[in-house]
Amino acid sequence: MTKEISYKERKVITIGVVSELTGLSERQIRYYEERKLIFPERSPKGNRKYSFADVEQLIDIANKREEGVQTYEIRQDMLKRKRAEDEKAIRKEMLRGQINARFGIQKE
Amino acid sequence: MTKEISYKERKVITIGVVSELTGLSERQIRYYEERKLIFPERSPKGNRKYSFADVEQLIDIANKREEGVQTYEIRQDMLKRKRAEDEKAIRKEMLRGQINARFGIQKE
DNA sequence: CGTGTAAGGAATTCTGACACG
DNA sequence: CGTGTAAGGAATTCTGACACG
Repeated sequence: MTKEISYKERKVITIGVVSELTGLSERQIRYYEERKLIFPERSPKGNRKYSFADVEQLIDIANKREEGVQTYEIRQDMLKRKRAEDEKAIRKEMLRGQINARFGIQKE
Repeated sequence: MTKEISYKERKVITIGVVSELTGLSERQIRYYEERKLIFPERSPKGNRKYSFADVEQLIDIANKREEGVQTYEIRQDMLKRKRAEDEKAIRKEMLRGQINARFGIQKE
């Protein structure tokens, strides 16, 4: 079960490029990170690095902000969605467990 | 016929990150551009921007170089492959033309 | 709360050139 | 030919802070 990271998830884009891609100011992008809406990685010397997925996330955030949604609410929605995802993953895991219990453990 | 550019093709990666990703020095990366092996775009202020496809291309180049292949030869191979691609595309186009001629022009 | 801005410093990138082999 | 490096300058990014509302 190798953890291959797709082009979409690889964190390789600098904040300047993200700013161009999203139309957001660097200030805004950094602020959304402070509000825990986005989680860039850091290069060896501390520069932020974003993925295409992050860019799309930021575009969603920008749209919500334009509608007047506050960062706090956006974060709550994100957490809610995250929880739903996690539960789905757990149900899937449990189902697999039952199948294995009845029909034996299979190599994947 | 919209020209959507995939994550793989979007030129968004700076030379420093490409250097990390490929293990090549920035000097080498710029030199391969000079030898027309790689074609980054430029940001508004002149900074090179690469795609994931470029990164993979550079890794191929690095492997060839390790085998002792010269940049000139690598370029010749690239051009040869490019020509084969183009001809394939042309044959496909001609076939479409014949189909249209017999069965009428269809909207795509 | 969300964003702009000036501040100072550190890291990045660029080009053209000299070096070596 | 392919790559390293020092050089000088311009652009990028970072953080912490003050401002406004």
